Amino acid sequence: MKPRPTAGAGPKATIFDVARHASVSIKTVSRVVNNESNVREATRESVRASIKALDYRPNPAARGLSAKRSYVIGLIYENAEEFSYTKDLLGGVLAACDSLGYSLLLRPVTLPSEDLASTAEAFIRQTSADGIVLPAPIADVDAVQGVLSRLGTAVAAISPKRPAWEYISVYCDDARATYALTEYLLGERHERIGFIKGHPAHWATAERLRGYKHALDAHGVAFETNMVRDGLFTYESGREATESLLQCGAPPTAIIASNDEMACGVMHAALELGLDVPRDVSIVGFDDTPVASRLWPPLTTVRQPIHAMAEAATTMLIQQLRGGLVEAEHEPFHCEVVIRESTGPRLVD
Amino acid sequence: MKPRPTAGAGPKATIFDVARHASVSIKTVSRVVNNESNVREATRESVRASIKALDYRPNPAARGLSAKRSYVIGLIYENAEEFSYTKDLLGGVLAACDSLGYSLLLRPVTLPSEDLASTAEAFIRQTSADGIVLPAPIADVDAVQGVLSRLGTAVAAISPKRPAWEYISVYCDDARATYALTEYLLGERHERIGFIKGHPAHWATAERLRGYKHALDAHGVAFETNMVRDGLFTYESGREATESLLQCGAPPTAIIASNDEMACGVMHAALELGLDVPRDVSIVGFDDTPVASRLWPPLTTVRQPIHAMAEAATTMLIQQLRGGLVEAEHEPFHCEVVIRESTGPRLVD
DNA sequence: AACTCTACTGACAACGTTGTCTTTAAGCGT
DNA sequence: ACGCTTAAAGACAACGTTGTCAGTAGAGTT
Repeated sequence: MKPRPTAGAGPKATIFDVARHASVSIKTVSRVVNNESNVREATRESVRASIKALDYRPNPAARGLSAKRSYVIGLIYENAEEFSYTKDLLGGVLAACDSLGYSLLLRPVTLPSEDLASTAEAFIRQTSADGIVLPAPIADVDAVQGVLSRLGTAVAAISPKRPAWEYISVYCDDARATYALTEYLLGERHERIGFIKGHPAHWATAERLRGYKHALDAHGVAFETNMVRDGLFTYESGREATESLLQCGAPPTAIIASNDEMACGVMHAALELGLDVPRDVSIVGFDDTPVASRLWPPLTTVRQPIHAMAEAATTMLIQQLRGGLVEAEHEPFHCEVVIRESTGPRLVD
Repeated sequence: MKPRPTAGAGPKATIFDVARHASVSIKTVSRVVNNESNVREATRESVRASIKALDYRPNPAARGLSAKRSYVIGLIYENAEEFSYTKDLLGGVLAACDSLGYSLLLRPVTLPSEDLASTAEAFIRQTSADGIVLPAPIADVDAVQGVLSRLGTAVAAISPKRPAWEYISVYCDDARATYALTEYLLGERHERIGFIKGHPAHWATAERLRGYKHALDAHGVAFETNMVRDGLFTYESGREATESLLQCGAPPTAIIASNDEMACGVMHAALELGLDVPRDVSIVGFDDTPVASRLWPPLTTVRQPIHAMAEAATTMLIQQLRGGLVEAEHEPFHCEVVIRESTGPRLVD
């Protein structure tokens, strides 16, 4: 039936071997493998049996060559010192790729970067990735977006600043979580609550501030601008902001840092000033990194479902690649407040 | 000259376009791209110019299909909570792959795992990876080695227990570093130095203990077995070992933990017992994870050049794949002792 | 019984490289 | 100038899939 003189018992079965074994054409095997329609159920079963019997796995290279798709998803991420965010990101994207038969290729970048756009372009052209996952601040770089739309690469963004209709995006309810966190501190009778903002390039930065303000508002506590400091998500920026906060006339009795790394800086600054945590000052962070639970006292923080967000974004991306139209925006993911020992009630004189 | 009616100005240049542009055959272009011999220098230059002019990139799928190689390196790693080791590992492997034109595919595993061997086999068959990088404890699983040699996959191991002649391996000088660390503590007049061992499956565990013993020996301090405790590289095992160490009649004035995660446990246990670090007890770790510098006081530790080791191992692996014979074993990499504030001189009564 | 549809199935040409083998050009000694 | 040897270049068939288009059987319709 086939002109191919393949031996049959070789180390790697091809689609021809399966076709011969099941007495069908290679095209039918292809249809079964790709779950296409127009195959009778009996035939399908028989082919499936042959595939199993021969332990056949489609050759990705041949598939990619013929189908003009690479079955590759690219992930561009910030190669930061603190890597726990990236770990979950990677895990989630990888899980989705694995279960949907795609490969994942990585491109770490150091931010801020001048030529992010050309890096992205080179990456996509080299790998010929079918789709790209862009976490937080990278998706918001205009030049990158330009490259992507020019190349016609599908995109899924995680927590981008501007929700867009051109590509898939996922978010989590940062504002609500910060609201809950602030409310918890107010419940512990804190009235002067410091707030250290995150890096301005991140969507989450504005959201978290919004949640904080909103909670103060709802509980009739006046928002004071001198309780707020700028930060950059770095340890050093947390330290500096804290020194500044604690030097004002009426220092805060609790400090919210917009991530754990800055919360670390807050804690060290407080300890150096001879303060006791949480007796003199309560400290909270954001992200629940491994460091958070290793500090002394362990840090009250907010856990984001990064893994789930990354997995969802990637799944949606692949579904879009597979031709199905997909909702562009996933409903917000839920953040969880984790109370540990770095926070406690305000001491009333 | 070519029967191919390709348009020429399409979005993706193929080898045919380059061949036409340079007025040579596709085979000559192929030879230039792959740096093969038997091409006159003038021709080579001309082809290179055409490649640049058309921005030609070889199609990886076609290349893999034809050459029966995938140009893929697989990395199987432990998906641990503390991820900083993995971060550097990943970075090093990726750097080597990028610069040598290979792709990296990832397979995280949770240890201990029953069916590691079948996981590895499935991974290799799916990805048809040309070579595999195996970090610390995974390379030592016999069943995995069996699969790899049966499949004929090239291997590079990072810090395996048994140096082998069948595959590439890299090490670092753990014993020397631990010697230096112990010597430093002895220099601070510590005489009773506790030691918490790492996970028994790791080569480094034995090496670090060896360095410790050797240093005591060299300085005429008696080695006492009741200063040594078993550990598993986990926070909890560090805590438990410390509680046990500090309860003996003559407790140590310094404790060496075989990694930072355990050192964290040591520090928390000591703080809970009301001890001051480093006044009452000096603490050191191993690995220089991000946590080490965020603890209070910051942790004295040992920095391993994981990134460099991973990059070297991968480079050697790819060189072997390219046909060159390679030294199986790289000379040991150098670890650096990082002194921070968790250690100090012993208080003399 | 002939005719039309439609759900299946198959033949065959891409896809863009590299490997093998053949052919052409270039030295080189005499 | 003539062969002889070797370097350089080319022709063409793989490689293992999927896409396109052309059959081919049943089921339903008249």
